[in-house]
Amino acid sequence: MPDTPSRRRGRPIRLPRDTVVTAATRLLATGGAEAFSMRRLADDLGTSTAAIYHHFPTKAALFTVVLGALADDLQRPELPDAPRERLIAIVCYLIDTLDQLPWVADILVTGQSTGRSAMWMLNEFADAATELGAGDRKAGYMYFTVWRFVVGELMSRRAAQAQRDTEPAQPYWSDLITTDQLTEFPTVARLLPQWADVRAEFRTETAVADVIDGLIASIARER
Amino acid sequence: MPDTPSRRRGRPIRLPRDTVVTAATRLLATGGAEAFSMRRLADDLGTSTAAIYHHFPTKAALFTVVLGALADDLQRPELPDAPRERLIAIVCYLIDTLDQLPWVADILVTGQSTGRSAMWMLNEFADAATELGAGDRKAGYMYFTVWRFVVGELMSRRAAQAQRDTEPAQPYWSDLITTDQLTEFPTVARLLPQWADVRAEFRTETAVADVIDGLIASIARER
DNA sequence: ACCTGAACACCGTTCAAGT
DNA sequence: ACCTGAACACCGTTCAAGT
Repeated sequence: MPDTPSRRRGRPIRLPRDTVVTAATRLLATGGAEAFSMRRLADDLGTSTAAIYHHFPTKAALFTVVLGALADDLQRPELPDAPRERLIAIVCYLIDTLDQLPWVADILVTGQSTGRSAMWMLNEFADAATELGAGDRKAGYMYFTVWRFVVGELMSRRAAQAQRDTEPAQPYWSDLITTDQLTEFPTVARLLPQWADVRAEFRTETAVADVIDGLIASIARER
Repeated sequence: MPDTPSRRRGRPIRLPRDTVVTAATRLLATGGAEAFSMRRLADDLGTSTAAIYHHFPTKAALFTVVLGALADDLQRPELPDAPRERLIAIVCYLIDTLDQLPWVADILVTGQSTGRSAMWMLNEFADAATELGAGDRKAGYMYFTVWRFVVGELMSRRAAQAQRDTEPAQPYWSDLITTDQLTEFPTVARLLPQWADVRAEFRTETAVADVIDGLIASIARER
């Protein structure tokens, strides 16, 4: 072990990679993505920004590593035995976990999946899908479909949060509609008064269950 | 009509609001959101950036107006008669339309829905849902659920595009997995070789249909 | 009221130079 | 190899001042 960081010849490394990752994790956790900057991170670390670039080629690359590190120490939850309920539980767990990390939204747009660390989720998902009669390709398709819902749910929550932060004063669009619009679209007119309520009553779990049920039904149709 | 922009007393307005909106629309269309900046827009208009701020309080506000203007001259597509097929068609149309505007993703995160202009979509959607036996609240719930899928689909496409742009050299994570991971997650190991294919074969329409079917099934369950 | 010039307070990233 | 100081090329937004 000649090159272990702790047992190293010569001048010790001033800025170990892990130190950068943990500092970045903390900075993201406390201030969110918009409070994060390479300069602020460098200040926290007491180094120059260029020193960080020695370890990571771009800010996005650093973010990816941070996300991977966080995914590594995620504990696996208890999952139900019934495959349908197991699918629902995995998806809800995924949503809730990613929702704890408000800054992941910015990474999700960039791409770069978390990869290996969250592999057990994919494994559990595919197992449950298989138990329900899905072939390998079908299981993959189901995962892709569900992933789209997950991303959409996270974005919707972020948008709702942002709207609450900006100004609670400015009302939702459903409160701003004039009467001339209502005659053109009668069904919307009927829905409009209830809109805010329905929005508030939206339960993620219910929607996940309905999406999953639609996918399960498509398994039966195919065989 | 004393204050019509064209028939106006005194010095004419140098920078009408509409000019800013059209210029911003063009700049966004050609270069995307990342090429857009208030300075570049001001350059295109031959004005100072501060002049733009005289019309719009923030960049986000300008974007919202641009999106609204684009939504206004959206033509309504031919829709199928059967309510299930109509729902699927509306959702697919919505996805394809928003996908033409690569920069909307940045707005979607910020929040601010387009509002009145796309009202006919909501109206058609709610009508079709009602025909299928959904109550008002159920129709609203269905729209919210479907919207999440739409956002997720748009984000997924953006992410895929970004990955193609960055470097076609860097492979997808499914090509990078080492053998030690495979023993721990046998189902993933089985799926992995097919992963890229399944990803490529993903059909948005199919997924939309399955999600819609799940929601339709939940209508029957409730009554 | 409408607009300009110039600034404020930031960004991500690069690079010659030091040790 | 590892790191610093200083710069490059940008941002969104504000504000005193002009007409």
